[in-house]
Amino acid sequence: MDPPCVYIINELKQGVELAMHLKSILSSESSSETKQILIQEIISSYDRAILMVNWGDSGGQTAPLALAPSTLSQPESSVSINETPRSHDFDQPFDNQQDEKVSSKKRKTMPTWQDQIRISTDNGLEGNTDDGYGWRKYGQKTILGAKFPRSYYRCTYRHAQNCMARKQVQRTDEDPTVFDISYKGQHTCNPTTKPSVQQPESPEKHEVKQHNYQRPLPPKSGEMLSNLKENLRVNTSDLDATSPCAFSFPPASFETIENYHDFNFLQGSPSGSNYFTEWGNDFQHYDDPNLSGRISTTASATNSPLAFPADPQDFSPFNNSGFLI
DNA sequence: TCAATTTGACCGGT
DNA sequence: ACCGGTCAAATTGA
Repeated sequence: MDPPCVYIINELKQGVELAMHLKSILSSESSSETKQILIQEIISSYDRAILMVNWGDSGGQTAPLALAPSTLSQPESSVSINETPRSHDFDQPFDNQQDEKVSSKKRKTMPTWQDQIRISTDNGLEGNTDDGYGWRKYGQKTILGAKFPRSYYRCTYRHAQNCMARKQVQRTDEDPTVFDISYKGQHTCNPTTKPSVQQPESPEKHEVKQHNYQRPLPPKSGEMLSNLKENLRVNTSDLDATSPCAFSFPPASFETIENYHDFNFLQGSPSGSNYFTEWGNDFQHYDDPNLSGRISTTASATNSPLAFPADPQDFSPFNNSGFLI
């Protein structure tokens, strides 16, 4: 991160200002349109900053797209980035390679998860944790000390496209409607090759996303929003600010920006306006009950190998990042 | 019939 | 030996 340092700072500052402006507006009586515009600008601003950081830092790494979906921001709290205990996996782009080599059921090393987010849904369905990617469940385990079992998912296109992205979902003990989701690996599946199916991660949920589900690809910002309609509240916490491209989120909806510490990034084209409808006021309220929910993500991804695509276009959909300001 | 989920077994790290 | 993560056969569903 060198060249664009100044620009990055400017973008971030702008984001902060916009967020603050939005904050004041949220409490006032402004049109939802105005709010949406502000939100979009904030998102765009942060996205640009992220891109800059990324480019400056990884110099056009060809890494696949981002991965971990997560968008988040904690509504009335602050966003922080930190490193999760489990992020050590720097074997880079893919810790997966191991998996491939060792075809049978063996693991050379314990998987380390890169990003962790917390999503809370109103209806408590795991389905609402969908992040827009196609996931296939491959296991479930009871975890010592945890009330609820942990579910393991891999990319639906793992075999078809050799995409080794994985994630695990676990309902929290404290609040059954809240899920801790950890991601590992990057999605390398090619959006252009439409796989036959795009599965939601879990059966239940998916009536919800059907409408905007035409993709096997990383969700585009708009889609993401749709996908996350259900998740209204996003909390990002513990994101490591020290690492520039710490992590990328798939675009999603975000909620209130209580202060500039709280924010979510949404990438670019938010076509969907509904997503923000109740934004900032009543997160849990949606037209479609099934979609309502809130996401509180605790993203911790620092140091993660997550790299952004060299091509801004590829980059788009999912990159949202949280920084500790 | 095919794809996704379930679930017990297996593997490797601690 | 225990535990978390993954595999893969069996089951389920569209």
